[in-house]
Amino acid sequence: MRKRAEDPRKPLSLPVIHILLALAEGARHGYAIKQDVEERTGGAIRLGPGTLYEAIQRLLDGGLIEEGAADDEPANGQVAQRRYYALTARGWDVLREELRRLGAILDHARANPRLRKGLV
Amino acid sequence: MRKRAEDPRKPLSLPVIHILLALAEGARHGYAIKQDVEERTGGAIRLGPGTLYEAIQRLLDGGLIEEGAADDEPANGQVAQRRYYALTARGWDVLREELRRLGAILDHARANPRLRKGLV
DNA sequence: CGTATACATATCGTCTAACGATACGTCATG
DNA sequence: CATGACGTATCGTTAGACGATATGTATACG
Repeated sequence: MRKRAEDPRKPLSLPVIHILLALAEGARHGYAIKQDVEERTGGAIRLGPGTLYEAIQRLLDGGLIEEGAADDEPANGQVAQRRYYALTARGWDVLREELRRLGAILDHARANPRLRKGLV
Repeated sequence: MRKRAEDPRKPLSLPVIHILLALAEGARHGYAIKQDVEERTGGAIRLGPGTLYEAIQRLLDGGLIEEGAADDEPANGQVAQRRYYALTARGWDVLREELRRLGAILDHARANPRLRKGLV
């Protein structure tokens, strides 16, 4: 009993959350995820190829995402050897669960006067 | 130029955020932080001694926390060999910055109808 | 009194994942 | 035809998470 495909209870890492969040907007290929995340975070999160594709592989193994067709499939024959990914039902669930966790952190932080000052 | 004490731009890990969050409520010693985090997260985040004390050491090195006296110093002579920690000014800033980042993630997620459903 | 248990800190070894470098390939531009 | 953006993949290094283990103190219990 060495391999445990995925323990749903274990919180996701920040890079993974961002990848999932990008895919929550629609099916995307790796490079598009990278651009999406960098743009959205204003460059704060910068996904290198290692982080990106290794994370994608792990997410595939864990059944949180799956390879498939693009949402906005261009009539283009073959632009390049792109691989499109989309969230699975499980992926949606896990992402929502993770966001709920982050929400709880923020709620807790906002209950602290010393922290609220800087937090809208 | 190998050692960079701390790059303020680099996002913190979840365990570290939780530790900082516990200290945002007042000075605490390691074991109290552990209990605090476990209780607050309903057991979802469980800090083992390795994670905990190694993170504390890194935070000390980075100047985000400092060793000091307890808030609620008991009149007790010496309960045990406890080490109390508190956030530094820099620690408060970094934590607020980090929470702002998490807030941005949540705002973005809430803009997605498919994600809003599960997120209050 | 002795021992079990909760409290408290510290270190070590292992393993996962982040990260940057590198590589390979396609496509458009000049 | 070379340069650079696009796109995927793998490798080596390193940081950090994690559990096991060690050590010690205070306290409850029989």
